[in-house]
Amino acid sequence: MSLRREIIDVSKELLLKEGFAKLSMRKIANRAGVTATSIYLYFKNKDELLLALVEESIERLTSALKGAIDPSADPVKQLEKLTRTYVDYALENPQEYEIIYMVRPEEMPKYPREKFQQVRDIYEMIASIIRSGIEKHVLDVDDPMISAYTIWAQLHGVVSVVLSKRLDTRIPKQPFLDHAIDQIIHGFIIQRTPA
Amino acid sequence: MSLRREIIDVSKELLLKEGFAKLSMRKIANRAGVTATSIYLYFKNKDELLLALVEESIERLTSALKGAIDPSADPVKQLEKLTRTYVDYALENPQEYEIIYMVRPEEMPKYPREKFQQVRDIYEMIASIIRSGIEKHVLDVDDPMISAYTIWAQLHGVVSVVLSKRLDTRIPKQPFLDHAIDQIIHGFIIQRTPA
Amino acid sequence: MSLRREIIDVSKELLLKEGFAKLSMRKIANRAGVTATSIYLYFKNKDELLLALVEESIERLTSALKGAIDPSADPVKQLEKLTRTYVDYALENPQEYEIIYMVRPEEMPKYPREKFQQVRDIYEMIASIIRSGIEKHVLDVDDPMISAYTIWAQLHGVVSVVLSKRLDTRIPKQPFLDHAIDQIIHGFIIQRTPA
Amino acid sequence: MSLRREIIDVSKELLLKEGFAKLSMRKIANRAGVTATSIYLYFKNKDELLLALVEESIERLTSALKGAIDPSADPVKQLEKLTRTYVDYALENPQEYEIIYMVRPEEMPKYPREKFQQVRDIYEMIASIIRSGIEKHVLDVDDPMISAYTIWAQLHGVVSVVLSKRLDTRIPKQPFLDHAIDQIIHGFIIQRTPA
DNA sequence: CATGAATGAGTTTTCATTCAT
DNA sequence: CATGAATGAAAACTCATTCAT
Repeated sequence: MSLRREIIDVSKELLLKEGFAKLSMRKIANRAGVTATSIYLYFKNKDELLLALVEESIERLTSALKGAIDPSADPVKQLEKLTRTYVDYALENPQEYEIIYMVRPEEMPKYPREKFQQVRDIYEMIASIIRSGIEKHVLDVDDPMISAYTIWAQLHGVVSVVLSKRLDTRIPKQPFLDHAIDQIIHGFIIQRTPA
Repeated sequence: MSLRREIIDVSKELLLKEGFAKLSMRKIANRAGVTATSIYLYFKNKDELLLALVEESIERLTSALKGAIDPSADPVKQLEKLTRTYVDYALENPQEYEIIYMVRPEEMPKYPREKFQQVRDIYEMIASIIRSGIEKHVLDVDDPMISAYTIWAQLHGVVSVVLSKRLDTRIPKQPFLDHAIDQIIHGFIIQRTPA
Repeated sequence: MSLRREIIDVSKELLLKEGFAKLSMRKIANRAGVTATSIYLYFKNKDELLLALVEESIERLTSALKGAIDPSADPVKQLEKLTRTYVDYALENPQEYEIIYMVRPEEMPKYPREKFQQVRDIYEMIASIIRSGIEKHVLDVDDPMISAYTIWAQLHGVVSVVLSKRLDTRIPKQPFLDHAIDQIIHGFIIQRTPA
Repeated sequence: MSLRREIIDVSKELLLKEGFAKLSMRKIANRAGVTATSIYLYFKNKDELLLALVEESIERLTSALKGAIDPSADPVKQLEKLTRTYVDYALENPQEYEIIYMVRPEEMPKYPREKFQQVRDIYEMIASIIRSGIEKHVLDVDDPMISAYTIWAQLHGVVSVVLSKRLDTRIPKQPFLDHAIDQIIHGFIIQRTPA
């Protein structure tokens, strides 16, 4: 495996395990079995490395979602599938998912704003499914973009509550997730389905 | 104003503006017009200061919510009111709200676990409204706790997407919020209202 | 008890338990139940406090020794008694004894050199016993001062090895002490006794 | 010279001159002409540096002593030689000698206990000479270990009194040393020589 | 007699980064 | 492609001390 890959993987691992504050170039280097200096052969500086992490994580999430869509299927089924995939991917790849939101724009003022908005692809996918549902008259929505954004925001809320380990211990994870997804997606569909 | 207050306020301000990683005792002290040493007269160490911030922020959010509840009102109205208050408070006091979730348990292993779970009060409030709705036969829900938790998670998702400045610039904030709240609360109510 | 007394006692205790490096005004104050500021009402600064500790400790050791001497007794018996008392006192009051040697002149350049030489009293006592032994023709010594100094140095070596906890665990303390004292004092007497 | 060497040497120098309490990483670095950070390239932290100092000092003393022993020689002569060497080495290398005893176990709780007991080698050497004297019937001793330990403790007393600059100015150093060594070693030998 | 509030200088340590090789 | 040596800046924290009360 290339050293660049190794550095990225190790960084993600450390970022998730010890948090943003404790992620240091030296620790990454140690874990990767190289000198800290070597990181600079592949990344201009720490910010660029972080940017690469975020970019890759967003990219992986979106491609996981893209792979889950079958454009020929029923839009409602597509939405269900996409939602499930979103939650499953996030919970199966917590390091990838958390990294996307861990690095806040405020802390990285040098970052090109657009990089942070690659997330757009995600709700664009939701939006286009909704639009195709409208076309096929199985959905009735005023503003597909706002609806898509809403669904995404709700999904993010549910997922992040679980990942942040703030899930109340008295509440069983799986039933909560099932219930929440049902609430989000069917709540949306039922309401928006033409009578 | 007492120096203790000043330190807390300045810290919240800096925490929101520059993020967790760049919050340093010296910067806080400078901004408060005192020596870094003086902070230690009021807080044992940085962790205790951060803990104080989180505690106060949680406390303020919950008391804002408590103040918004009228137990004699219709449970459905209560839910609507609480939801609105939640979102309004979060958007009007972004520093208070973000601080609650900014400090991750992983990064603060010394924090008493319970402190992080004071957030429970929030969805306990939602749950008890739901329970009273069940008693009054205006709501029909299997598990009030899971339902409350779901509503809270969705609210958090919506709010945090706005606050994290990841809101797509093409999407107007207020309509999005209206739509999202409507989706969350009415989606829940309609579905759960006895026929 | 006066606060001055309390401060001195607490300081000695801390000095022995945690060592010179960790002795701080605040810790002393805490342990004494007062503010650090209060110490300055009784001692000009930390150096003066340390000086007071050393002075008092030397004073107590010398007066313990003085109390053990019976000038009318046989000089040899006096030497035996004095030696025993020295070792016993040091082992029974380790904090007092160690403090005398813990504060090195190099670390306290401001100290009046003479303060450190109050220890002289100790071997002056030994010397005068030796001198009376010479007068009474029970001892035969070239230079009573050098002999006294030698005895004192040897005693200090034995005592400090025990107190510094560097005594080999395989060696039983009491037999070692008995043997050492015997070696020092009888070795001296036998050799120096006129034939 | 390597920087590691330089750091150790400078540290010993400063430790002896200003004492344990005033030894700081920055001062060491300044004196060595580097940044404080550089010290951490060679020593994990301050404790490890101090440990290295103690270790090296013990090692040098013991090897000086080992070099002075001629196993084929008469045990009594060996003892005389060893004693002389001990005192000479200590007085010629005061920084090396003092460092061995300057760091108290209490102040360095993290130190491996064994490190402090490398000093054992010293009196083991004395003990084995005594044992060979017993075998050759030129010495008669109950417990060679206790005897060795006693001799060592006395030597340490004499040396440390001189090095601590508490030697009375009225007492000439060399005569005192000669007298003390004579007292220690011949006092022992005469008493313990079979009739 | 004692304190509470504050400070300035200092401590050890960690970090991102550079540069010559 | 990779390193070893080094640095300057900054971090959290501690300390002795002062001063007004």
